[in-house]
Amino acid sequence: MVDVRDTWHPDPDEMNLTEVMSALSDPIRVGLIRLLSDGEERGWGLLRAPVSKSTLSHHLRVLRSAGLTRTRMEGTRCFVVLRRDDVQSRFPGLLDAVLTAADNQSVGSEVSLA
Amino acid sequence: MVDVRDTWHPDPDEMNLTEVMSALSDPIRVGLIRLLSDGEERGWGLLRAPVSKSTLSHHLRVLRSAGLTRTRMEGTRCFVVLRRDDVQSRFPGLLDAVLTAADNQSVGSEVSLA
DNA sequence: TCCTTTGTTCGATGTTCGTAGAACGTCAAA
DNA sequence: TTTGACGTTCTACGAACATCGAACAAAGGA
Repeated sequence: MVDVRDTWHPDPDEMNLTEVMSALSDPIRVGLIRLLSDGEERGWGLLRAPVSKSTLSHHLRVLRSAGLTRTRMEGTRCFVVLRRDDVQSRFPGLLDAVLTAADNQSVGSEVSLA
Repeated sequence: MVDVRDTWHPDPDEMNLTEVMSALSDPIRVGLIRLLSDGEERGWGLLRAPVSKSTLSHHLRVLRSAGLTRTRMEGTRCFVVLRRDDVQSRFPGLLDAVLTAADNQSVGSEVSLA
């Protein structure tokens, strides 16, 4: 059984403002975006968040289906990267503003690496 | 009986990113912000949204307690204004980015004036 | 061929949210 | 004083959400 959600990513034109804002309304998801803000691709195994495996999977799906991240499979492992340029082209300035504000307020600091 | 929620507005330092993002995750609230984006103070009676009176009151309270708008009473009438400078000082670039994106996508166009 | 690792999916649960209607308080006008 | 306009609050309800554990699927190793 093929699940569309596994591989689908929205094009920049398909990204929805309300969905993106909603995706960025959760501290854990903001923390994940902050970790990825340097543009590096990261394996899920490196992501440390105070939630269960299934909840983390859920949050990463929300980010992906909003268009904020891109997920790539390699064997049984997943790698995720921030779609910074795509988001910038669709919503100029939005991601930078959120990242700046999140840094200032330490939003999502419960999420870490390694 | 005094209700704190009637008059309380957060200082810029008290504004919370997650709360602001959440407040801007609803199309009707984004529409209200768009209407107020010219900086003019507007009476509630001028706001036209496809929701009931109580629901509109709820949305305006969410915007107010997030710090996005300021509400002033005058007799039995209410006036609301966008706190553009306060939001800009706390979250530089955020409001502009959201307004630009909302205009491009016509988010909240179901809200109108008069 | 098993077993481990990795991530998804499926209930289940408790919470929050958007919504509406009814009741209330307040102020102004008739 | 009575009536009407205006906005808030209370209550209720369904939908959506965050969370978890368990079951599942796929890919490599032992």
